[in-house]
Amino acid sequence: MTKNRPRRLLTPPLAPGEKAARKRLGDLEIDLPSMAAVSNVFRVANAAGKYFERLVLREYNLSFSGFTVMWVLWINGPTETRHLVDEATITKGTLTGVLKTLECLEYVTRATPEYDRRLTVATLTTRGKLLMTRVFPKFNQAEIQVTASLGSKGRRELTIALRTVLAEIEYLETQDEGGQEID
Amino acid sequence: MTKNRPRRLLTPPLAPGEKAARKRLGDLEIDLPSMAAVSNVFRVANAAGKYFERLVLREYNLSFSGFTVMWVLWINGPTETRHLVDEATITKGTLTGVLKTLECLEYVTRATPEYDRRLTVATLTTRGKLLMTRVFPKFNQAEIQVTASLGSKGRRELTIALRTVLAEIEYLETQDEGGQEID
DNA sequence: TTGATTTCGTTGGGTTCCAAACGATATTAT
DNA sequence: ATAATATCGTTTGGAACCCAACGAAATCAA
Repeated sequence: MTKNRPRRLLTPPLAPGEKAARKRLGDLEIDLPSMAAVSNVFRVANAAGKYFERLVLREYNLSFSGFTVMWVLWINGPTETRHLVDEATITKGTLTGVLKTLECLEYVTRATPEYDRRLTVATLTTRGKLLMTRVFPKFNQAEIQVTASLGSKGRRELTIALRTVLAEIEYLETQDEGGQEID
Repeated sequence: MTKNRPRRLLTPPLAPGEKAARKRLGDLEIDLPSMAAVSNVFRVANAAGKYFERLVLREYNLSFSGFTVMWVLWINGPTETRHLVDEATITKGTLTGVLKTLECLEYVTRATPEYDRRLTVATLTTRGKLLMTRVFPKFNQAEIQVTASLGSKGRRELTIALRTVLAEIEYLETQDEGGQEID
C-alpha cells in the first residue's frame, strides 16, 4: 500500500479544510471536485493501511509490503524478483530489504536459477504458506469491515471507478515518458 | 502514500492477480468484492502519489508530506504544530523532521508564541506562499488529469464512496480502542 | 509555595522506502 | 573473440515514518 505512503506513505491535502480552501483559492482556477476525489483516495489509503497494520499485520510482525510480497508469492507460486517488484509496486531496492526480512522469519527462500544467474527467484516456505492461510482471512475480514457501509453495489462501483483512474494514470505515464525522451 | 503512500507508502494486494487468486482461494471463505475495492484504493493512492511527486513536487524538492503541510499552512494561515499533526495525518515526531526540512528550504518559519511557550507555531514565508501559488495549480491540473475519465458525476460518486469508507474506519477505530482499554 | 500531573515539541532508535550508483552476469556488435 | 550494452540484484545515503522516552512549560493540588 505503500506509505505508500505509501508509503511511503503518503498524506493528502485535507478534506476538512475544504471551505477555507474555497475562500483562499478565489483567484486561482482550481477544480475542487477533482481535488476532493484525489485527496480522499489518499486519506482512505492512509487510514485503511494503518488500520490493517494495527489490527492484523502487527501480531505477525509483518509490514504491509512484506504481506503484499507474500500474497503475490502465495497466489503466483515461485516468482522472479523482477516481477515481484511490478506486482507489489515497490522498487527493487526496497524488495531486497523486504525479502531479507521475510527470509529471516523463514517465510521465504531465495534461489538463483540456472537459466540466468543474474536473477533471483523467491519461494514461499511451508511455514510461509501456513501463515497466509491464517493471516489472509483476517485481513479479508478487515476489508469487509471497512467497506461494509458501501453495500455490494457501492463496492462494485467504487472498484470500477478506481480501476478507471488507475488506467488513466498508466496512460498518462506512457505519455510523459515519451515527452521526456531526448534521444 | 507512506509508505504508504500513505504509505507509507503503502503497497496493495494486487488486482491483476485476481483470477489466479480466485483459484488459489477456493477453500477459504474470502469476499472478493471487498478485496478488490480495498486493494484498488491502495493501488490508486500509490500510483497517483508517485505520479504527483514525479510530475510536480519533484522539481521543487517537495515531499508529499512537505507539500501537505504547506497546503494546510497556506489555507489556514499560521498554525500550531499540534493541529498541523491532525490535519496532515502524520505523527508529531514526523512533523518535527518535515518542518525542519521546510525551514531549511526557507518555505516555513517556526516560532514560540507568548501565550504558551510550550507550543510552536508554523508560518509560511513569503517565499513559501509564492511557491504554493505556483505549485498548487500544477498539482490540481494533475488531479484533474487522473480523474478526467470519471466525468463530473463519477468524481462526485467516488468522493462520496471514499468518505463513506473513511467514516466507517473512524467508527471502527473508536470501537477497537474501547475494546483495548484495561483500566 | 511546593509538588504532582498534564500537555507540549523534540530526540533517538529502528524500519521502510526511494533513487542512484555499483558489481556481476548475459547479450549484442564489431 | 572481445568490447560495448543491457539487465539483473544489491548496496548506500537520505527522507519520512512510527513509537517510546524525554525535558520544558503550564496547570492543578494541597
